[in-house]
Amino acid sequence: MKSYLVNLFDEAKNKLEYLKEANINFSVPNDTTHGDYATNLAMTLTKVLKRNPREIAQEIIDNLNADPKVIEKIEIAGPGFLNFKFNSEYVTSIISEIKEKGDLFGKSDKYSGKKALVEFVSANPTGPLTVGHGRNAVVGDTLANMLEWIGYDVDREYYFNNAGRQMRVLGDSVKQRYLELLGEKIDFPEDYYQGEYIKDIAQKLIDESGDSLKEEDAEGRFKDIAESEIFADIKNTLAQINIVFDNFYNERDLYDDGKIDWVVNSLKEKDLIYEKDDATWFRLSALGQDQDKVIIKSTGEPTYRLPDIAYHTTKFERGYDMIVDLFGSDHNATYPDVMAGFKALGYDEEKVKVVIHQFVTIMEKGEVVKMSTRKANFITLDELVEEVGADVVRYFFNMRSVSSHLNFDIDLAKKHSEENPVFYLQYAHARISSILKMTQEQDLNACYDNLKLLSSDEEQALIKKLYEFSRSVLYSAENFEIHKIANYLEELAAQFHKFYTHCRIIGSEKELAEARIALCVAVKTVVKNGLAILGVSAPDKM
RNA sequence: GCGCCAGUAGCUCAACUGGAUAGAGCAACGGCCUUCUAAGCCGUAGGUUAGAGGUUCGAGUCCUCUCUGGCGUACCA
Repeated sequence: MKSYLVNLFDEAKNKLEYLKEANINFSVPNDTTHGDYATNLAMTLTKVLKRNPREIAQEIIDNLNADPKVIEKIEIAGPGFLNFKFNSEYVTSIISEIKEKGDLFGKSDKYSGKKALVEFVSANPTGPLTVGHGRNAVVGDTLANMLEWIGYDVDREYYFNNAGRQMRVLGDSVKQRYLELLGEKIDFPEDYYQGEYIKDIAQKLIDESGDSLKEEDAEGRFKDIAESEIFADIKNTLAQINIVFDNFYNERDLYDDGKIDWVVNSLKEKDLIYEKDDATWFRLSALGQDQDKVIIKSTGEPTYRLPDIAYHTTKFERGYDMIVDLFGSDHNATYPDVMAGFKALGYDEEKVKVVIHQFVTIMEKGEVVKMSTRKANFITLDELVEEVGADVVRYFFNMRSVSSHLNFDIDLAKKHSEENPVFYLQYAHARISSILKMTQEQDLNACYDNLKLLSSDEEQALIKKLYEFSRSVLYSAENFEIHKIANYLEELAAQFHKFYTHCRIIGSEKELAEARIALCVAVKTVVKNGLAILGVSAPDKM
């Protein structure tokens, strides 16, 4: 419908000179009595033309060559809106289109041929994923899905660091627990990893190797085994919520292949590096920032900035057209440094899209739960999935704008999980599946020849909702606003439930019944496709 | 102090990117199944969009200031 309007106005540009310069927007009015689409065009032209908006509106109408079979009427309303009411028979044509495209309906080839990298989760292997990581994981995977739907060839990447202080502490934490389980008296430091999972790993070592590891270096065997165990656990958790990475990028590779040295030398050549207090500093003040920052500590170890800059240069060199970095708001001060780094090295920062999601606040028994991996008072993603299920977890994180803080009330999620809106969507899908099965038994099948019979308010409203899907996917993907898909699906499901309450199938005239079945098939397809983007299952039974 | 994000119904959140009477779910109350899924539908009630200015035909949306909350502001990541 919208593209018809766009073409209509393109034609009119030949007659009305001022339309060529105008920015023409169409929107769906909240109030259905205002028609199917509306434009504020005449109002925006008031200033340019210095004329009455309603007068301009009339002139535009006089110059639109609309086919009455497509557009039933055009009205001027309020201060100067142009309202378009489409012919109901024309509106139904989308049902056939959805039938033809099936699982592909809603996809776009706008960005086909382009490669995108989405980096997310990227938690170091020091412990199980928490609920906080869960938001990052789900949002990242859904973003990747959406980019695929608009044509991108997407790689999902997990960046990690298995060296440095954190990992040394991890290795020694396991070793201490190992010795403790063997009966030795130990003094477990407060700043070591306190979680039960450390003891589990130690126990596993005893089961496999007895006490033969007593003399092993904490940074050797203990660290390695801890890393591999924890990574296996992380991958398992991710798999449970349908997330599979294409690539795990180890920070160490950046040292092994000389990337780190190359970055240091290149920055040095540009006089962006200097030594002070035994440390190496990055001259960010020369790049428009307030102060310089350390990139190599006096101990000789780099800060996160250096490897992160090096890592990003590999992203460019691997040929991605768009590079998406997703992280929590606790990192919001770090990316400008990294950005400045690769920009100084001559890479195009426009390709990098930084998406920051706000924190998840965990509420339990009416209180905010403060969490830290180190202190082990966190709630793991695993536990959450076990409690409420993968679909609820995915939907919960997908239904909110990334820039909003998210309150996750554990008790509510556990107790009232059946009241979660995800069930509302899944129910719509299951309901249609059931209807189709039942009607088939009555020898009624979808028929696309008499769609014009779908003329009631409920039917027309539902069909028009179907038009918004493709646009919603495109908008969500281009703007990284994942929650729009969930919002759209809720509206679609509501419209469907409304339709179904008013419009019976069995008992209606055969032509009408079969047209309604065709509509049900179309709705089912769109709900299923939408849930697929969100990574939520579309059950046939509930 | 400074930077980023937010503040909309009792609670959790929407609002088509500046449009027409600000909408859903939960919670409350009242209706609707002898036939296709009632995990549903319909109705009632609930609002000075944190506050004050400004921009314009028009502001929840943009600008300025104030207040409140979250996250940062490291030789942690």
